Amino acid sequence: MRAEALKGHLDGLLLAALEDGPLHGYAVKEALRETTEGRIDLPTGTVYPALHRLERADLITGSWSVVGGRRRRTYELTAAGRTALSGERAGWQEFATAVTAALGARQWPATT
Amino acid sequence: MRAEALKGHLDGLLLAALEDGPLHGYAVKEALRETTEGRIDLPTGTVYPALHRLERADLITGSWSVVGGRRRRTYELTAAGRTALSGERAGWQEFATAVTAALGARQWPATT
DNA sequence: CGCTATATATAGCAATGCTACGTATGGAGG
DNA sequence: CCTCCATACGTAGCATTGCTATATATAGCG
Repeated sequence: MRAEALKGHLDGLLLAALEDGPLHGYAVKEALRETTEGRIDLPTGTVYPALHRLERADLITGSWSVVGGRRRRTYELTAAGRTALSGERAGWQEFATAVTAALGARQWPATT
Repeated sequence: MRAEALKGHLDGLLLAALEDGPLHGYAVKEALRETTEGRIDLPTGTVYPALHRLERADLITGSWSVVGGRRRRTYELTAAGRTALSGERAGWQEFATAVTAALGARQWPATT
């Protein structure tokens, strides 16, 4: 996967990962890797700053805890975060439609 | 359409626009606007530098002409450009599959 | 004669994700 | 015991990329 491809789409992915319940940063990274079958495997230097940005924007809220001797920051979506997620999804649909049309790639990838 | 969304996908779109035959820069911009029903309407400050970059990379070749008193630079795909286009398409499929899976947007946009 | 569409160009900017590094804990394997 | 790996978080600085703003020039319309 080309690195630059992700630009502008990361926030939506992170928000989506948190939709089904709170997760800490590392778990978000792992969740993303799993739901995409390894295709999106973000470096920690991408994930943590992005989560901080989302928290500053009040799209997620985080809280510290210690589990198994390791400290974690667990995040969950705010109301604004849910709204933003739905906007990101709509934006993605529109973007994907446009790019697909322009690329002339007439087949959508399998939904599996 | 969020501006940053396009990052990393522009080259493929430009190459695709040239697939069915040579076009000059302005025509590429117009073609893209039309095939995407106005969703992708690139500013000239995006199109021309991008075409220059593609030409420097030998993915397209350009030649000057004057039509109706206006000078044009008409571009066409090189063999390397066709290869690159097919790579861009494959990359897009993979990327789109991954993002769709991660976003949990289970519906693909209509192919219309 | 001014406005719009056509046609191209570039300098500088803003945003974004990545690279590379650093800190720390717990458990597995030698 | 000690090393290595996975877990868990963090930041500074960088590279890339497309956009904004601005500039030039011609043709045609009102």
